[in-house]
Amino acid sequence: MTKPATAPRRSDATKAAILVAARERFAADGYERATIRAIARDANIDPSMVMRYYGNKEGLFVAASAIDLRLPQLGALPGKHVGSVLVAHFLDRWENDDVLTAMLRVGVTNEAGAERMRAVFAEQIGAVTAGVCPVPAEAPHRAALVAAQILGMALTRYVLRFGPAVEMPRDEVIAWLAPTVQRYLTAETP
Amino acid sequence: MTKPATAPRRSDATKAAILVAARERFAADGYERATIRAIARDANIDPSMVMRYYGNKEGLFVAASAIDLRLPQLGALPGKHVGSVLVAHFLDRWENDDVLTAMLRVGVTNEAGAERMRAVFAEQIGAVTAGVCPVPAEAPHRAALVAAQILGMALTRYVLRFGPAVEMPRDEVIAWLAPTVQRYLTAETP
DNA sequence: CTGGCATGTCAACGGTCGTTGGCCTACATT
DNA sequence: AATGTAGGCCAACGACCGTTGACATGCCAG
Repeated sequence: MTKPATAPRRSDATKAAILVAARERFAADGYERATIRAIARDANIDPSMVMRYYGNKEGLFVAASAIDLRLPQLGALPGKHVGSVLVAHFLDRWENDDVLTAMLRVGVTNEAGAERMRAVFAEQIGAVTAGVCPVPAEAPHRAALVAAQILGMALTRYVLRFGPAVEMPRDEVIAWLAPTVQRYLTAETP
Repeated sequence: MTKPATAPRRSDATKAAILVAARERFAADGYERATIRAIARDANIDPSMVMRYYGNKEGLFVAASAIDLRLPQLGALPGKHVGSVLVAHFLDRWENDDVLTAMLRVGVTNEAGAERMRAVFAEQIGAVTAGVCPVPAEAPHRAALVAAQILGMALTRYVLRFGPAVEMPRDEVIAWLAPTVQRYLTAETP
């Protein structure tokens, strides 16, 4: 039962190499400046291969930006530590997954990227907030506040690279942001 | 003494029109997709005029993105309201000045834009934090935290346009963010 | 009136991009 | 071994970009 339904094709490695290169380029350069030619060069293949396997540039971006935030199930955790767990989790994800930076860089100047980002955050963060915030109807609301704080730190630390935000040790970032996220999730509406 | 040293030239109106169009385009499209041709079309002139007056595209961006956050002097204000005053001020600025959105959109995919943004926030927010945070040496530190929260909200509300972040009334945004900013500015280090 | 400078238009250059179609090669099946 | 097909390369197209230089027009000083 572990065997795939279809035999692995020889081109699978090429497709995967294209995706890896695409993620790096989108993360580093954003949508416009990440050219198909550069991505193909990184993957050591011809640009026309990208078209064959992904149709066009937007199809490539869609394929390269499948995102799973891998948010933990917070329901069973001690309610008071939700903030720090979430912040720590996002720092890890951001430092180990080019896709998140790519999504952020692309979403800012590309409507399709922005739409993808809205969907990811609404679904995945929304699902978490729905489980922990006092009034379930406010979940999207709370999710937006959390997203603003998390994305703001990702922006300053990993994209814009403000000196102080980059140099701040991981523990310190968590110590400062955790109470904020905690409050956005669980506090009574002010 | 109110007269300028040089007589106003007839081209001043054109130069200004170019800047207005450039700010709108950079704010709406980011650096790459904001083409000189489109900016010139908006300003009802020939693209070569842009080159004549601003040298090249980067020169145009530099001229179009002179930023003054107009941060109030907080020293004389009641220390406890600093957070809400700052948040309210930034919401106003962001809703009434294309340059801020332009800076954000450009800074994410353009190194020169990022550098400009780092300078603006370090100088202007840093100056404010230096006046109100308990340990002056921590001012850049605190400024980075404030910037992360403010930029995160600007990103979700004005650029990515997350539904809940857009629909949240202004007062509510202030009520939620003010305590956060207040804490980043004045709390003891956690 | 006339010359010179500021203002603006027009056409084109070289370059890069996304994208396409034809051609070659190597493997798997028969 | 023959052959069909998937995988891959190459050259080119048309579009658009930033940028340039030649040329027309208006304005003002002499």
